[in-house]
Amino acid sequence: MNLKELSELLNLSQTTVSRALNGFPEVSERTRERVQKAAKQNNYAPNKAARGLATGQALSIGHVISTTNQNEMVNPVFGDFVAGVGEVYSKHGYKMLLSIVPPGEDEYQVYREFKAQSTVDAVVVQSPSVDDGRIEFLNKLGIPFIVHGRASECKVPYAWLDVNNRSAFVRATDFLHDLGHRRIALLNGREHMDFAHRRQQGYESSLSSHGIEIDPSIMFSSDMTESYGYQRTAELLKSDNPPTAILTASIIVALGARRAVQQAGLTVGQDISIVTHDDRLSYFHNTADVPMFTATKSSVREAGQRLAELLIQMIANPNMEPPTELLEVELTIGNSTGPAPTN
Amino acid sequence: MNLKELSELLNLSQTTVSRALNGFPEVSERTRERVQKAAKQNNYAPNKAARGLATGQALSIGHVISTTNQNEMVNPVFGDFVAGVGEVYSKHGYKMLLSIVPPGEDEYQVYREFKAQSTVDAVVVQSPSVDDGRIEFLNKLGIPFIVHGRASECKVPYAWLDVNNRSAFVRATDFLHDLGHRRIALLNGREHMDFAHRRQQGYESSLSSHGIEIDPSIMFSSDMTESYGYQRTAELLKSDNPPTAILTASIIVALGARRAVQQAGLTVGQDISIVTHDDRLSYFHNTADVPMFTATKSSVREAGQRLAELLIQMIANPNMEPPTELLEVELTIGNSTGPAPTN
DNA sequence: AATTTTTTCCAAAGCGCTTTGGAAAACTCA
DNA sequence: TGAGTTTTCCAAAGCGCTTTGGAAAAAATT
Repeated sequence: MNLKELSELLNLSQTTVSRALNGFPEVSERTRERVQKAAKQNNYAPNKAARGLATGQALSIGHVISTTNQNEMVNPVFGDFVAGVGEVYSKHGYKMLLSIVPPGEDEYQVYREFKAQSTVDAVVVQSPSVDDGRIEFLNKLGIPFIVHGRASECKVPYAWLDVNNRSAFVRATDFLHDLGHRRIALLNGREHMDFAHRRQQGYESSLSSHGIEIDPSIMFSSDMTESYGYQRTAELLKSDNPPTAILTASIIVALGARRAVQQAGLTVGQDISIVTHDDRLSYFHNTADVPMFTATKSSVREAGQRLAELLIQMIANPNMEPPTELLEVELTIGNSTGPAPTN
Repeated sequence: MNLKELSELLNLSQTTVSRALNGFPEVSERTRERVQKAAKQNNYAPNKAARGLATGQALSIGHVISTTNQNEMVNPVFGDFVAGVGEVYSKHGYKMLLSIVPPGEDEYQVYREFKAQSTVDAVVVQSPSVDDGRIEFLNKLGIPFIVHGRASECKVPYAWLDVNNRSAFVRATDFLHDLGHRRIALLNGREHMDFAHRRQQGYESSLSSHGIEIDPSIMFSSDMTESYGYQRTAELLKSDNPPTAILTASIIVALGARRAVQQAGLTVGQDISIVTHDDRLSYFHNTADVPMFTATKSSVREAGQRLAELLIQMIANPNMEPPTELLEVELTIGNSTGPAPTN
């Protein structure tokens, strides 16, 4: 069923039917209702390509995922983020267009194609690095975009939505300090990732403000896998001057850390305290009566929802200032922390 | 830059340029090269909507994700699966169109819209349940599709790619039996999920073949979260007749189980053995020299790649028989299993 | 050189929609 | 009642591409 057929069926012109469906005021309420009813009955919906061609809008938003620059790894946060974003897209009639960049191929080429083919109306930039080149590139290319996170070294204005990673890790470190911990290890994400950079700043800033010297030998950065958490923690525990507390960048890393602690015959929350950042992944509710981990919490799914709303506003209103939004975390106390052991 | 402009620039007709780019034989090699070069230089690529309108192809494949029927949870496997699928799509010029169904809305309506708007050329069905209604629905609707997994109760032919979950769990259970375990608990996925159903069959079939009675009180099914693994295991260990081995449906559940075991002061691989299924998620390499878990392994990413290839064949060849493919797992021995304790 | 065959190219139609510029019909109001 | 206003509707152009049917140019054959 296409417009022509539907309009013939209704004995109306295509124009009138189109206007009726798109909510134009020049059509009487009676006709509109008649049209809408017929459309529903016949399962009519405008052909996406034709509509896109006519309006110049793609009604799609692009997400480009490259795994080449992170050891082929898919960010475990990805699923929940996408779920949040996608819900909002649906409500506004947008489709999400996911492009996976095969290993060895060029992410920028995907954007160029997006532009040339006008496949998308806008783009979401995920996992920005400290000096992410995509921001400048997309600005030049002229595709509207919003960044999930920020790029510290980028000085031009751009739209972003981020968690306050710095303050989160200041608070987490302060909290451990208040419990008497003086030697606190950091298991961070990869160092060129902007979020990791900011978390490290927060960690260092807290330590400094308490007059504790920063010790690079207990600070690590890597892809956030379970085995990373396990191995670094195991090494730390065997070292001459082991930490009494560990700060990890994700629940998955924290699990690895916990495994190492338990394997060493120690108890998490007594011998060793762990604080982690928690993205509230849906398959990982850290929300028992007393949660497993003390954590800086921030729902990546809700972040996705909010980010999508901002982006859709930007599309509707191309001349607006690039919106920015900083989300604060909750620091919630769980079973993984306790006073520093006295010995 | 559009076709018209490019053809004027080259002093050729639009037809010739289009044919040159699309590899038709009626154009001389010299002209073709000239055209291709100019296209590259001017960053020309055919407008997706226009091309789609003219050819009737969307060059997109739809993935519909509904979280309503699984407690708002995003399958942790999702990211890696999508990465595998997406790589192959890219190589063939297809885009992946992701539609998240907001809670409370109807998944089927999304498919109807896909059809009416012809937004996609085909669809991937994920996480099928035992009696999944989508198969019949899509058949009637007339959208080509392939299922990741199977629906046991569905008798009509349809395209699918699945892991041999039954044999995987037969082998895992046999293996534990060989080690002397006679009381083996099962922490399965949600029971109406087809993969869980088949795994249970495998588990039961192995037990029966060894003359062991099936005990529903040590068989569980639920969303595969860490806390599920933890809680059930903790309960089991406290029970009158605790198992000596546990079979879990995912690494995440296995981690929860391990946590409970360790918390009870027991040792995994000695007091309690754990075998898990392992989807080889990228943030969870269970691949140390001796892996953390004994596991039935099967890369969900590779499954995605293969599935995408099958689907693209189906699109190119609409009258082919629905392809089906069954992948076998590897059973790899890790640190989490050992002989049943004798007492 | 004249004819046929092959190669190379093009004009124009059509995909299904939105939207412009107007016309017809229905209402006002003096 | 007739001029002006508003409401309701339509014909046709255009979005950028592919593709059909056919013509011109070049090459091969008689």
